[in-house]
Amino acid sequence: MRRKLEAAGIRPTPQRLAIAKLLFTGDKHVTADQVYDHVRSKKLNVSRATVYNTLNLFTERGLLREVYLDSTRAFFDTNLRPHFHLFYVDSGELVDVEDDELTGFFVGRLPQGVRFQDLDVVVRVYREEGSAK
Amino acid sequence: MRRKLEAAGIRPTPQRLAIAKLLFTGDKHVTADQVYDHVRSKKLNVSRATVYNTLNLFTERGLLREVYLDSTRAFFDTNLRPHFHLFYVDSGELVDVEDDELTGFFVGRLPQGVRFQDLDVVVRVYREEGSAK
DNA sequence: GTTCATGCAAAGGATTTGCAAGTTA
DNA sequence: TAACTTGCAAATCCTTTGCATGAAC
Repeated sequence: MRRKLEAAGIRPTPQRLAIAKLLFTGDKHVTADQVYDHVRSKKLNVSRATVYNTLNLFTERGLLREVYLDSTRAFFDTNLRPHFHLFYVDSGELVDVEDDELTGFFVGRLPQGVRFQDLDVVVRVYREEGSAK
Repeated sequence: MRRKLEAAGIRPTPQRLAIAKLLFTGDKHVTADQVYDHVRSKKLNVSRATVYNTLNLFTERGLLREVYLDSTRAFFDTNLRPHFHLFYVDSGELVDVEDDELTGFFVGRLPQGVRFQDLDVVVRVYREEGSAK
């Protein structure tokens, strides 16, 4: 973990390591508040300002991506591979669907002279009646 | 315009009509603030609260869709046809690209038992060097 | 010893709310 | 008249900032 931060040119302070440990264990979608609560529950002294600083720094350095799900809060996504999001409107769950054709679909539809940077897809869905979770 | 609101079960007050007139003339992407400034410039007495109330009401009744472009403000989109968004990161422009295959692409990729509700796509792009605007 | 990071509290910006007064059907 | 809308100001939520203290190289 320490290595990962150093590789990104980030000083591995205890706060950053704690946040990195939470984030970079499997794919995660988190809000700043969830991160704050988590590190607090570990009895770590971390301020909200530091949580925001850290999430923004990680994002800047390419370790995270921000996802805009709704206008009330920002989500950070640790999955950097091409994928889209399934947002279950009933349960609030957010699930990744990886797809190799995703980027190509849109790149193939860009006007002349326009370069692709990145892509956000949120598909709002719900479970059919009687469908098991 | 009056008809459109009534059809959606919305009382056509002067404030709502003014906002509707701005919105439903061609496809638009607007923020609450842009709406507020616009109606103000028309010398109409409209409060911010009413702008927000109205935009939320229109959205609820299916006359608008909210687009989440970044976490600093909400955009409202009057284009209800299947389309995705091209966001020019350099100029801040937001452009619609209509596409009949869009919905199908994602519906075909949903897991068993999951029903499609709707879809948001933002493709962040920029213009190539030397490419004319 | 600098430079960088942290924590706190205050500031900021967007949006919502409570409520009294005014409108609409 | 009864139900709904408006405007105002205050409140709320999330996020950022300023700055003094403390840690890292």
